[in-house]
Parts: sequence; structure tokens; C-alpha cells
Amino acid sequence: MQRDEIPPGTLYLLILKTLARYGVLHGYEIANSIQQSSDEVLQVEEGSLYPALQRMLIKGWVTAEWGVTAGNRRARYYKLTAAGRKRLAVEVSQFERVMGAITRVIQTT
Amino acid sequence: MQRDEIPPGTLYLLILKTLARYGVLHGYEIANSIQQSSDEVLQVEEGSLYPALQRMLIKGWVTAEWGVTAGNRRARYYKLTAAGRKRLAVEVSQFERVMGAITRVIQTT
DNA sequence: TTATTGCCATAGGTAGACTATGTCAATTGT
DNA sequence: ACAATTGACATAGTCTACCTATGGCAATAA
Repeated sequence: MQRDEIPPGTLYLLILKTLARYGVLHGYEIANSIQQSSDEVLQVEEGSLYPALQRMLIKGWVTAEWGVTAGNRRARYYKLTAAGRKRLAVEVSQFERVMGAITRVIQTT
Repeated sequence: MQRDEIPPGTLYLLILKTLARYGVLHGYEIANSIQQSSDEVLQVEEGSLYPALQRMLIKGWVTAEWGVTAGNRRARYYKLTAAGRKRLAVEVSQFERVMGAITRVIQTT
């Protein structure tokens, strides 16, 4: 099954939502989770994910802490901040608004 | 009512669909039509529209012809090619596939 | 006659996702 | 014991494509 690119602008939304759902995850888990919950359609490349997480740290949407995984490897664990939770709400409503609009355009006969 | 940016990658889809619907339009009409049929949510900036139309000409999705509007002004009229029609089908199915995937991710509790 | 609207166009900025590459440690395979 | 694989993070550089800002020019309106 072929996988698609993440539409620019939606990666924050996907990451924020995933963290809201699971609480605390490291980067690798975030990527896998998005891939799974999208039924393998969305593939988050590492070269997209880690820069995005850095930007989100700077924006104050998440905090990070180094830890150790179940498999005994070091990993950076991310958690939503209050600002991140707020941002998620904004991203969701924007997504719905815009996607609804596009759908209206392409569904009209 | 606030308007939103066009999500990168969807402008071609919107233009192609609009041309498929109305046949022959000039740029200004395309922009206005998208704005209207999206209930004023999507605003296509001229600085986005005309470069996009140029790219679509190069890709062979549309042809252009100079003419005169009802208001007696010169305008460039665009029409879909067969390749453009094919491309529209691709864009629509990609859009549905990816948007469905994102919706699955953000709707899961 | 000046302002506004219709219509096209381009230059330059910017965001953000991609590919390619690298590191380093733990596990698995031989 | 050593090699290969996997897990996990990171960055540099490229590219697409949308934006803002700007400009021109002709037709109509004030």
C-alpha cells in the first residue's frame, strides 16, 4: 500500500493530537502512532518529525525530557503544555473549517 | 468573516475543479468562483493564482487564450485539457485518501 | 479629472516537508 | 567474538508553493 506525504501544515495537528491522546511519548512512538492510526496512509519521515518537534518546543506547545525506553534506549519524551492543548483546538477547528470548504468546492456538480 | 490560507497542494485541485465545472473562465473569475463556492472561506490571492496558472500551463493541464470580458476588458481565458481532466481525478482521490486518514487520526478519542 | 475596479504579472520572502546523511547504543544473528 | 540490524535522535540542504508587496494598464464611476 502506497503512502502519502503529510500535507504541509497538518503535521503539527497530527503530533498534537497524538500527544493529547497518549500523554507522554518519544518521537519514534509519535511517528509510529500516526502511521498506525491513519491505517498506514500517513508516513511521517524522521527528517520531518524531529525538526517539527524542535519548532514545537520553541513555540512552547510541548516540553521534552530525556529518559530510557522499555527497550533500554535513550529517548526524548514529549508532553503537551497548556499552550499546546490550546493550539490543538485551534488546529482542529481550522482543519475542519478549511477542509469543509474544499469539500464544498469539489463536491458541487 | 475571517478567511484562511489555501493549504499547500490544494490550489491545483480547486482550480481544476472550477474549470471542470464552468468550462472556460479567466483568472479573476476562477478566484471569485472558488471564494463563492467555498462560502467565502477560501480566498485565492492573485499572487498565488497567476503563478499557479502559469505552472498549470507548463504542465499541460490547461490552455489559455486572450479574449475580452463582458465588461470590455482584456483577459486570459483558461480551459482544461484532457491531461488536466485526468489530473483532476488524481487530485480528488489523493485529497480524499489523505484527508480521510487525517480525520481518522484526529477523531479517535 | 481623479478614483476605483477589473485583470494580469513578477520579485522576493517564508514555512515546512522532503532526501540524504550521520551518530551511537542495544540487540540479534552467525 | 564480531557483524548486521534496529531503535532513536539530529541536521544540512533542497524544493515546492503560497504569501505580501508592488506595479501596470484600461475601462468605468464620482
